[in-house]
Amino acid sequence: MLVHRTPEGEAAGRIVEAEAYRGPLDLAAHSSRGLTPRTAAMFGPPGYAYVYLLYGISWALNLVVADEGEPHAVLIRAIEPIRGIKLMARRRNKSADSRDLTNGPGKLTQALGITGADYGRDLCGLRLYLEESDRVPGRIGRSARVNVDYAGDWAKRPWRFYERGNRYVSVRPRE
DNA sequence: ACGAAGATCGACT
DNA sequence: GTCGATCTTCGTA
Repeated sequence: MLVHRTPEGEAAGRIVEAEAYRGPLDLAAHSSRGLTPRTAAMFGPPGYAYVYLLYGISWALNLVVADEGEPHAVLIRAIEPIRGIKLMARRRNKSADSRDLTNGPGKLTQALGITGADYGRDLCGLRLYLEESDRVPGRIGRSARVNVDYAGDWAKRPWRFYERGNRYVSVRPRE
């Protein structure tokens, strides 16, 4: 579960889709282009948020996961709304039962109220953190990552993971 | 200072 | 399925 608490209230969802980015070797990872102001958080210690603006439109959330100096991160691509669903629906201007609420990296950040202000956020703090879900997970599928064709052979690596059959998974797998 | 390229979304057909 | 929106980041000069 991914949980975000703001003055507006709490919103939380089960992570049902994620992708691994293994810089600096992985050419699909932003960190493959080196340490810049934008990618600095990825080069830092694990347990912090790497947030970036996508296409000038949407925010995307990554969890920094490897030791300091190892710029690896996990992109959260979809969640299944569990708590604060009405708040998410209001933020998204969608109905509470719409799968459009959180079925994409830019949609779930909007639903949870995550923006660039959360860059570098401590994931073990009180505001943005992970929590054990009490639900039994379904079967996990894997596939190539989405929209990283520019990365050559790295684009083919099956480093996208999702819960099979979950309606909040963003893109239907090709296989 | 300029320009190109996005780890996407939403509207539309 | 296609297509335009929108703006930060970073390489280059």
